[in-house]
Amino acid sequence: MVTMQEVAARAGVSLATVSFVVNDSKPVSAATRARVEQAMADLGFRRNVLARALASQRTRIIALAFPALEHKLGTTALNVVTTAALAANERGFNLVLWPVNTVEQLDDYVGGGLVDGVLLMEVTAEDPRVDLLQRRGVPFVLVGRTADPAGLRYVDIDFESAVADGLDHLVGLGHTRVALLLGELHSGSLSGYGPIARTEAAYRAQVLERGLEPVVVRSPQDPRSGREAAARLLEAHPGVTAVLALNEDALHGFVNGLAASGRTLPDDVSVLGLATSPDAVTNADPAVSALVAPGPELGRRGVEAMVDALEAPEAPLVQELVPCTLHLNHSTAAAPAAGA
Amino acid sequence: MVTMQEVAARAGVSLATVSFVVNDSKPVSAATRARVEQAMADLGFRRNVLARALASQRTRIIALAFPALEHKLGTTALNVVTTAALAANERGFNLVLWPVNTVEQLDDYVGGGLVDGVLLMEVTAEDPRVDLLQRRGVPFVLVGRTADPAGLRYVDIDFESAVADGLDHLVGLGHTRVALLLGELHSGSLSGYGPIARTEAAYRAQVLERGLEPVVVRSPQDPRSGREAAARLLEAHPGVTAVLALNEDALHGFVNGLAASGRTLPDDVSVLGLATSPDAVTNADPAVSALVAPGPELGRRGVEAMVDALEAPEAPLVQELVPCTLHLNHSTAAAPAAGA
DNA sequence: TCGGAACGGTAGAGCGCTTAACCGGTCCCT
DNA sequence: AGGGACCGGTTAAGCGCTCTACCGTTCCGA
Repeated sequence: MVTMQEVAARAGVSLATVSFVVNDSKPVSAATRARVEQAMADLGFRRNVLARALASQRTRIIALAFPALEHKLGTTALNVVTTAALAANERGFNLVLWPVNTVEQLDDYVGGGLVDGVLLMEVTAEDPRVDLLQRRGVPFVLVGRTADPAGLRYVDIDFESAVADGLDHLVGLGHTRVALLLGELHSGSLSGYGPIARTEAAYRAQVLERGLEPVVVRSPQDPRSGREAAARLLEAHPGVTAVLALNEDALHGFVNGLAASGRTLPDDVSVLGLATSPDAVTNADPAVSALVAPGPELGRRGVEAMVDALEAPEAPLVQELVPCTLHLNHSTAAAPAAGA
Repeated sequence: MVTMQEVAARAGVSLATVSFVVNDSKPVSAATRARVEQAMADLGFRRNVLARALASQRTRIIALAFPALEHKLGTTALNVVTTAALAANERGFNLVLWPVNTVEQLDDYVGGGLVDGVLLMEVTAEDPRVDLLQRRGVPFVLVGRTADPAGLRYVDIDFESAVADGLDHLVGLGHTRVALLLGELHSGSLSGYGPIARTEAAYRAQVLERGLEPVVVRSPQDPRSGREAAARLLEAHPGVTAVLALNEDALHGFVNGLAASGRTLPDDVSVLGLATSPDAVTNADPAVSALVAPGPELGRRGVEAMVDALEAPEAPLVQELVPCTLHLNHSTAAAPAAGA
């Protein structure tokens, strides 16, 4: 390992001067700068990240904390992870993964002083991790939202507008009986999990606003259950002609269930995925239209909000809702004629 | 931040003694140990990871290098990432994500001295990153294999045995015309990408060994292309009654293509996925049987091999092939009677 | 002519920890 | 009784870098 000391010796300057050149932190004459840079090039110098961090009290490392195992990360979440790593690298930061489940674990990790800031994924309505980080004074950004995110930095999917877009699309096609397919709200520690709660609330409010009647079906997050949910829905509400489906994992089973019950897609029933991963549209069979979740944007914007906060403590509080994008794929169509 | 100095002062011992207690690196009398531990508890001491790393020349951080964007990470690869992070944490290491594409980039990162070792994902047949890491003397483990991995630490899917298991299963069901569906070998920088090459080689060898005739269909990695591949296969080789499909993304399209061509699954044609993600079986519609890739095992074993190498430099060279596990899901059945 | 910016550079004190070297008692063996 | 081994502990020299305080020149305006 080539140290600054060696570079300084070769360039005939002091250690400090090399540091100033490397960090551009104090003016250095062109001639000296050139000599130093030449020396660095000759020696193949690379500053030691660790020493720099120890001396400057800033590690330029960001942690991404996600609950491991509890509920396996979906494709959207994984998109967040990889894009976040990319964005961090672009900004000269490193991203470390913290698969931590408990507040105590998080506390342990934060205490080590390894990171400048934390990105929190899979945020719940009353997330104890938020309190911890505030208490410890560690800068953080939520990818998601607590029930009351006032004063917190966050980046989240705009579920409200996604529901609106979905309803616009379906109602625009003439549908008046639009149901909502949801994951179950109280599954273990995910009780109060934001996306489900927010989507349901938005749906109920907006459907009533439009003078329609809300119909909500719940289903565990797997295809078999999705299939059953379709049967249940059709039995209880045979008049439904369109469905918004937040539950990505149940989506395909649900669609098949409709087919199994003799409904054709999209002629009898339109189905629109909500905040799904891109794969749900691209790789799906049968093809499904959906409002695709902005996984990559969440990762990127989350990191950027974090870095901004770190580099300029007085930066404005980022509170950003990212919309889903509508990808049509032949699973929605005009509502069947009333008499059908 | 509470430092060891403060703990030492409160416990009435020297800094070094605290260090010995914390690391259990030198015997300390029970009484002294107790006093130190009490002091640590009182003060809420947590050792500074960075200072420790700087002083000990070991960071206890492992990098996971994966090519970003090039070819988006599939579900299996992402399983590797999350499990690796978990396994690292269990061993007291941190995992940082390096979305690096070029050797130069990797060189830059490695030069920073941030990490003790590197895990390389998406390894190609002649991977220049391997040479770099060897030149730089950085310990590393491959998740995958180069063409000639002699002398390298690696953990990879056992494609050879997966093919064997697949053929055993299908031949055991009476099939004698078993085709192989593959991704395209020369897609950009992935030329020489191991899995495809190895699977094809294993298939050709084993099929001949069993006295059968090899039939290989290639298809880009997406469902639409998979559908087309099915049509092509049936036209060129109408007698085929079973298919091994490595190309996960094309798999469902392929299955639909078979159906579209009037073949019933599994009565007319059996299809068996090869090294797919668990989702391909669990969430698929129609259901597909497959030899599921051991993503989590790869991540875990990769990290463990790395940590072992780091902690005991004389540890044996880990060269491990992890088998796929057969998950049946009604897409394979006895071969149709010869006369059919 | 002289005081004082402005400029370019250096010296050196840490950052919080690890670890080699050392030190003074005990204990035991001969 | 003398000497070595051992035990529990301390001292202090770094690890490679950042950054404040300081120092000598030059230049300029009054």
